[in-house]
Amino acid sequence: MPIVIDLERGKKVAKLLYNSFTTTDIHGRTGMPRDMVPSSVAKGSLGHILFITLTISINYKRDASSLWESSIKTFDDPETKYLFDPKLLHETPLEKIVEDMHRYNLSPRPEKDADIWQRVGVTFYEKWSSDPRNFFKNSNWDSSLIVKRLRTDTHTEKGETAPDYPYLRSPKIRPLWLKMLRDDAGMVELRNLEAIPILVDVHVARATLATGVIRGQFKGTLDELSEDIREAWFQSVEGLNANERPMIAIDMYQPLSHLSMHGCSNRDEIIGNCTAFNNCEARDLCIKGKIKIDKNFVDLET
DNA sequence: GGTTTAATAGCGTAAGTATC
DNA sequence: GATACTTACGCTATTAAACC
Repeated sequence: MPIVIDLERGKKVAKLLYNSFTTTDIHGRTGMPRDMVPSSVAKGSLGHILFITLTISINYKRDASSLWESSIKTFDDPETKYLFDPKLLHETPLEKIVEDMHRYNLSPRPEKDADIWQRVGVTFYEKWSSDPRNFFKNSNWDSSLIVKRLRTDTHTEKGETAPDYPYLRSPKIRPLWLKMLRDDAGMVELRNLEAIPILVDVHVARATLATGVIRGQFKGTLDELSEDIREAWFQSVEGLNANERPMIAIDMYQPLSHLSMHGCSNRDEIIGNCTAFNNCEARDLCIKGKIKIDKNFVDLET
């Protein structure tokens, strides 16, 4: 039997996981809680946009909740608030930025994180009058174009071309950033977010297979399977709602990641028994069988 | 522009060490 | 002897750089 893409099941999984992720949690982990906004910033203001933009730029290999907590403290302290002002990031020496980012543990990797932070800020200062919305306007508010430009836009630094948006340009962070700007900062002008495919990494793949949204017999590379996974989520979310707006494929990235990271990765690879089963939000949709994802190779018998 | 490679942080685990 | 703490190491996930 070749693989099947079960959209009915996909819709059930999408509803269930999105709901768990936004209202309670998945295996004890949630995304950025709704109240995680500095007390001294108005929702949707330029300050709020820069807060989200700079913070998510260093959301790499670390605990998300503690990152946002540290960033809020940094924003609410008058002495470190300048770190969210692109013009002041441009004027401040890197050593001081390193020191001030360290005050509330905003930078577990002090040199590297400060470097990313300053560069992203300075790009918005130099190219977009310190306002990311000017970048979006210049891209016709088209999310597909914005995502492309995040990857390709460069500047010259010490005679060499360097990316304008380090880390913010990574495949995983880009869609997350735009989604947060729309959902949390209320940036409704952003168009075509629904056209951005879900990033398929090992977690998204594992959770998609373990919930049986894609099942059957398959042996091959993850790349070969990825197109089916992207398509499965494009179609599964069709017609569903997410907090009074249509659900889109990238809404599923974090819920699926969390399910896999804290749940499905405990599965027995051959039979599919899972030590996290009894406490799993998705146990009613979990299927047994072989799911082996090794490097880029997938071995599926479900 | 896309693909492969090298580098690196975080995590879990196991072994070693200290303390009660 | 049991428990708590420390260190080392290998594995995974992810990025930038190098390469075609």
